[in-house]
Amino acid sequence: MARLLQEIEPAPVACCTPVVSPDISSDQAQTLAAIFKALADQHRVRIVNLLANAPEPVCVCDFMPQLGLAQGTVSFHLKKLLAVGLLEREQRGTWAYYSLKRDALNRLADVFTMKEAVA
Amino acid sequence: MARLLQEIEPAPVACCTPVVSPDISSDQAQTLAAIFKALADQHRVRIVNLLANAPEPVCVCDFMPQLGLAQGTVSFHLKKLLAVGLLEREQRGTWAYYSLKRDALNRLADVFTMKEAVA
DNA sequence: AGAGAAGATTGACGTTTCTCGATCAATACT
DNA sequence: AGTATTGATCGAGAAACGTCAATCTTCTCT
Repeated sequence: MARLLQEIEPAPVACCTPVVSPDISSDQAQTLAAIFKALADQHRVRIVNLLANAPEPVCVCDFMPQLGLAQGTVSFHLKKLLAVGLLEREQRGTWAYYSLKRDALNRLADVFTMKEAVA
Repeated sequence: MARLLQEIEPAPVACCTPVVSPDISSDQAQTLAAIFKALADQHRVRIVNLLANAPEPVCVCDFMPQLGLAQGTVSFHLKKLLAVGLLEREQRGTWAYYSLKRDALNRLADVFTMKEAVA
């Protein structure tokens, strides 16, 4: 379980050493904290939720009315989620579409899963 | 607790891919964000990790050397985790012992659990 | 009652975060 | 070329956060 952190890219990617794995290092704690920090805002939680329910990538212009935030602020939040590898960005002409990285989310669920044996 | 991820539903497609309707409310988003906020710090992640591996409740005095923080700061962090229901506090004489609320962690894991729909 | 010890709380200070309006870069359409 | 339009970035101000030293508060033991 603790090896999940080692196999990630040099770039920040969502995932993770389980919070329940034995003796995580300061670095690992920091990586995990960074991911939680990205989720530690009500607007970003809603973004993730909206994307989770969306069958396809969502355009930035759709987030603004949903969240009631200025365009620059929406970009700010999307960037935070992107930075930790929770989201994916795709450019289509003038528009930017964002989608959830489902596997990152799944690995995040494992972070909280308690296991007795680590084989 | 609010379920973050729901089953994927087909949504009408317009100019910019409208977002689906079954969102979580602002209140629910705020509640979730508060929990993530409690975990959005490397020291608090380590506290949870240490508690997850401890067979018994842990004394405050044990956290200080582990985290390398002043006593007041440790209390500050423990209070944050306590406030969102992740920890439990038990007074034993002069000492205060903290332990993890395992069920709270398990429910947190469910927040990320994806019910995959057939695309 | 008085002395000690553990831990919670307070006050102060520097850092980070969120927000908006404004600007900039890139793409699309006349 | 010229003009919109989308979205990223910048600058600034307000609020929230993390930290420590100092100060309670509570409990224990003489």
